[in-house]
Amino acid sequence: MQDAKSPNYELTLLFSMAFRTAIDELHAELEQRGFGDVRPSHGFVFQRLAAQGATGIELAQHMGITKQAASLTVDYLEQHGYVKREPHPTDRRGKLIVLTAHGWECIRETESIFTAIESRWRDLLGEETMEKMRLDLRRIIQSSKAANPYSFRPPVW
Amino acid sequence: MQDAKSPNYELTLLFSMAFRTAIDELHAELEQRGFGDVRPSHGFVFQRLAAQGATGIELAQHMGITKQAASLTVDYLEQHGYVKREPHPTDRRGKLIVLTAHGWECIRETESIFTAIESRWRDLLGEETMEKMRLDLRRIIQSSKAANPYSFRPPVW
DNA sequence: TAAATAAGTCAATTCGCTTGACTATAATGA
DNA sequence: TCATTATAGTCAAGCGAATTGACTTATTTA
Repeated sequence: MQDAKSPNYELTLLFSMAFRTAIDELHAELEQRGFGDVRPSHGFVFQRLAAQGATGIELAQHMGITKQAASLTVDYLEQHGYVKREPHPTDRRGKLIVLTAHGWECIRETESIFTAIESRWRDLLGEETMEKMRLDLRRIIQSSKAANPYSFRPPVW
Repeated sequence: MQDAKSPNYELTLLFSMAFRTAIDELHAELEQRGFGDVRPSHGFVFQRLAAQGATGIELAQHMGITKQAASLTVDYLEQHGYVKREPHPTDRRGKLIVLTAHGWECIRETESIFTAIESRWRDLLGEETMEKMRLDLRRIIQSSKAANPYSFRPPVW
């Protein structure tokens, strides 16, 4: 083993901690603003729905889970008023899942909270450092041997 | 919504992706080296056990789960030969969970794989950038409003 | 030394997800 | 054209990793 303060995998841990720090703060704030019933993955769903909605299968692919699991998530979000299922405009097998007004509110709050978080980081590190970190992180991710290098996949544990 | 290429939460996503990239590569490599039966969280267990072992409750606290859940994890790792339960030297209620030789091997392989990953990043970005990123990330994490700022907690999703 | 606390296990349950089977609709091709 | 194949979604059963609650045994405290 190496020095406990700086083992060779510290950077990897720091990535996870930084992510979790931001997500924890986001959801603590969301709860205070009346959105205590959304999980981190739901934000990822909303992001996909924002543009023009999505079918269940598109959502499942986006989330990296089965269509059945995605459907359960949609059930939950529908029951909590964040999304609704509409008949698909061109495919009568399918349904189009779209955000409700409440869903849009949640997105706007999320945007505002993330803006606050990143602007705090910006105050701390400076604009230049933030931008460089963004680029460096992209390079790290792209350098991975993994099949699909620059698509978001949820954290594993 | 903002520009899809650079929304204000991109950095947060990048943290998660970088973490996942490294963890995926670690476990792909571990599998090739005969450690296909360990999950990401197990590495976090090993890290805690390495110093001097731990009791079930200490492990549970480290992992952020209940002692019952931790006990199940220990069952699994014991059955797969990574750890063993010994009578606690001073407390006859407790047991001391310690790494076996196989567990130590897994730690050494993990160290070696992380060293390779981070050295690849170092080739990509340079030593100076890596060190700055490390420090900047620590500052970001420490700046968090969360209760326990600089302790690792597993990713949420 | 009785009462409160702590370590660990057993049992039942929950939660988020999976696989498998199915219906309804759509696309394909001899 | 219409039989075949593929696709969207749902229902049902089950699984894995966690939870809560109840309990035994040992330790600490008042």
